[in-house]
Formats: sequence, C-alpha cells, structure tokens
Amino acid sequence: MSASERRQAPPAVAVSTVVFALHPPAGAFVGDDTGEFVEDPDGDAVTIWIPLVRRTRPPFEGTWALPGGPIEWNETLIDTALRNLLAAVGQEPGYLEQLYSFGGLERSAEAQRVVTIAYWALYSAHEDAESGAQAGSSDQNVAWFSADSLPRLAFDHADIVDYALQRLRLKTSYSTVAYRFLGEVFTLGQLRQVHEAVLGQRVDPANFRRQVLAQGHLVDTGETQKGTPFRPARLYRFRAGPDHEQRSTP
Amino acid sequence: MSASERRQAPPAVAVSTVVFALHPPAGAFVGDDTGEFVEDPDGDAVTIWIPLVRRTRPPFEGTWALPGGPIEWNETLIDTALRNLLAAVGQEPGYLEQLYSFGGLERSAEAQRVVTIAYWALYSAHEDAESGAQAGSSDQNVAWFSADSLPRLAFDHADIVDYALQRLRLKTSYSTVAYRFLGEVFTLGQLRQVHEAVLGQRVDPANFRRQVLAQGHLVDTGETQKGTPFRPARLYRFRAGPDHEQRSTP
DNA sequence: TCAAAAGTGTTTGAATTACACCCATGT
DNA sequence: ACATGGGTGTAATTCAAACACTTTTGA
Repeated sequence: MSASERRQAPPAVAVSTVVFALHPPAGAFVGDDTGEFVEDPDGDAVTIWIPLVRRTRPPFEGTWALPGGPIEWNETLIDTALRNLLAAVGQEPGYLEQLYSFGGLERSAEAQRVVTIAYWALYSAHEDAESGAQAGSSDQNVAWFSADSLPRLAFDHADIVDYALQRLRLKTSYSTVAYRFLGEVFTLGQLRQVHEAVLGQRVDPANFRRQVLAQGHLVDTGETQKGTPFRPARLYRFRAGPDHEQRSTP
Repeated sequence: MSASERRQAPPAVAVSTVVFALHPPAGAFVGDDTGEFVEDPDGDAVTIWIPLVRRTRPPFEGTWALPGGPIEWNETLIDTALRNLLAAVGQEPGYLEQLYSFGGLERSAEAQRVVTIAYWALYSAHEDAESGAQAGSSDQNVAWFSADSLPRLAFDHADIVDYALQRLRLKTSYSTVAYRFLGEVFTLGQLRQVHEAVLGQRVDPANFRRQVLAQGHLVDTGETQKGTPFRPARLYRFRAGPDHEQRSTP
C-alpha cells in the first residue's frame, strides 16, 4: 500500500491502556517463612508507576508508548486490552475500565490513520514494578516509570496518561476502586495509604474509616493482621466478586 | 468482497449519537408579533424526545437506529458526529459529548465488524421534535420518539440510549448542562422545569435557585421576562462561550 | 512502660432540605 | 382584589472535617 493509498484508507482501531501500580506495593507481604507483614522499610513515600513499551518501528521509533495494539477481527475491545496487558505486563489486571476514545487527525500524520480507544487498569503488587525503570523479566522493551517523571511519549499518549490520572484520582475520591491496588485482604490503614498516594495528600484515619465503611462495600473477615509492633488491624475484603469490565460512572 | 473475507477484515469505525430534545420546548417563544413568552399551553408534562433513523439496508433493514455512520478518512470523531447530526436533524446541537465506545462482536453478526463510538447531544427547541413521530421536514426516514416509548432499535442501540439517559440524568444532577435545552437566555423557572423533566421528579424552586447560582456559571442579563400574568422572572445566560467538545467528567 | 498505629468519641461548621412568607404582575 | 409563579428568609437536619482520647500490640 502506498503512502497516498494509506492516507485515504479507513481508520484502523487500536486499544491502548494506561496501567497503574504502586511502588513499593502498599501492604505487601515480604516473603519470609513467618508470613509477617512488613510495612515500608522506611519513610519512602508510596508512588504511582506506569509501564511503557518502546516502539520498534516508525512513527516515533525508539520512543516510549502505552502498551496496546490493533484490534483483531474477532476480539472485543476489552479482550484486546487484556491480550496486550498480558503481553506487556505478564498478568491480568485487578481492574480495567474504558477511558476515552481518541480520533484526532494529527495522531499519526505519516502512517495510516488510527482511532485509539484508551483503557485504564490497576495492578496490585507486580515484581517488575518493584525493580523500577530497569525491569528485566519478560520483555526488554517494557519498562516501568514513575508517573511523576515520564519520558517523552509517542503520539498523544501523554494526554491520555494525564486524563487517566485525573480519572483515577476522581474515582478514588468518591469510591473504593483503589482497593484493587491491594491483595485479596487488606487493612483500612493500607487502603488509606493508597488513597494518600493517589490523591497526594494525607487523609484523616478516623474519618476515612467511617466514610469507607459507610459505603458498605467492605466486609470484615474476622481475621486480623499478625506480627505488627502495635495493635493489629482488622482485615477486610471487598464485597462483590471481581468484576472486570465496568463502565465509567461519571 | 465475499462474506468470509468481510468477516476477517479489520473492524470499521462508526459514530452514533443519542440526541435529546424536549417537547414541548420549555420556555419557547410562540411566534407572535409582540414577542411574548407563552408557557406550556396547559399542564402537559415536558418530556424527552429522541430522533431515530430508519435503516434502508441490512442488517436490521426497516428498523429504527441512532443517527450516525462511518468515519471518513480525514474526519475527527466529533466531526463525524456533527456531520451526521446536520444530515439527520438539520442543525447543530447545543451540546455534544463523547459517551462510550462499543465493540462487541455480536453487534453486526453478518456484515462487517463495526466499532461504534457513541456521542450524546442536546438540542434546544427543534420544530420537527414538536410535530412528534410524524416528522415531515427534511428526511422521510427520520422521526422523533418519546424516550419513554421507543420502538425496537437496531444493533445494541437500545443499550446505548439507556446509558446516554443515565449520563444525562447524572450530569443534570450536579451541573448546569441542561441549560443547553434552552435558548440563549432563560429564566431559572424554565431551567428548573428542564431539570424536573430530565430527573423525573419535582425540584424545590428556592433551593434550586440557590444551588444553581452558587455554581457561578449563570449571569444575570438585567432583562426580565415580559407578558407574564405574574411577577416577571429575571433572564440569565451562561457565562462561558458555547464550547462544543467536552470530555466526560465523571 | 513506651511507642505506634488501630479504633472510638465529640465538637464544630458547612451544606442540604423543607417550608413559611413576601413580591410583582396581568387579569 | 386575587391568583400565580418569582424570589428571600430561616429553622432543622445531615454531612464532613478536625482533633482528643482510649485500645492493643511488640519491643
């Protein structure tokens, strides 16, 4: 296909996803045989990290981009997102929601026109995220970056990241989505740490407890944290089963 | 292209729009030479109406569908929406916002796979909307229906309408978008009528006034309504210029 | 016994609701 | 005058923030 033919061809559909994970993973077990909880080694603030993929072909060859790719003929939008996440991150996300669709003409001036449907996803602790920018496991072309200091991104992916961060913060402020950053069970203190990391401000523990429990989505497991050098916290789990797709709830 | 070839072809991109207008148009001028305001002739409740287009080809030939169509190679998503609205409704919308993208496989089992990007739009008074289902002006294949009693719709368009109604109600409850149903200037009573029609419940006039003015988006024009058999209401206009595109603000 | 986070209680002020009441106009 | 919606006032209620204080654990 020549350049001029491509330019008149109908737009292709691609799906890109903004993935968020925390580092260090809030409330993660540090694997020792006693199974003790170990909090942040020190006062390191919990920060948001995002995996990016290095482009291996023009346009924007060599620069970083969101994980994603074209939709297959027999795939739903969300299946495309999941397939690409499995390839780039290596596991299924804890949460996945459609964000927005971008169809600007400038997105890909020289190559074929592409309409991108953006998703955003949350992961709980992921080992590659812990190792920072120099990730090593599966793919040499995937690396994790702090959301505060992203490199220059291909296409309009910087805008997409900004919008996804906005959505993450907004939804964190009125719902309990952020529990998807954590494991199966978690303490309210851990959940509060996540909220503080996402919102970038401290949250009153007493009021947080009341607000979040008033929503009625958390269930007390009856268990408590063990091995803490202070009063052990109750462990909670989310009420409903782990739904994947979820429409934006504006 | 044969059927089996189509089935493996990459998905096409289409834009469909859920258009809302009110009937009778709240606070419309009824054209007489004195330019007097005339309220609803009687107690008829204000209701939401939606224009639909009759399909002239398979699949779903003969059934009603949302106005829309495929994206052109040099068109942005919103331009596609505007072009289709101009064709189906005959004028530009007062508000237009992206809703959600639908890419289910079942959407078009026999024909080419289509990914639909849905928008929603608000129109102020439109003459065809007033004439009800038997619209007559431009296009014989366009008709307006009450949102309460839509016919069977093609594809998954019924789901799209439901979701758009949800979004309209949600956004009406925390913002002043609904003023786009009205003309350039309007009274708070008219805006309140619109909110009551959209939300389906009565709204306290005193509290509504305070809430809506506290948002600071409405400007008192200094003018007042004329010709009412009761105390004339102040006329307001919206502060900012008429922005079209606006991202979903969840 | 001490430090530290878990968890409860209480006070204050802001925001929302409900509703009483006056105002301005055409009939 | 009077009916009608426009517009203001105000008390009651609910909601959110701030912060004091008690509890429970390991060291």
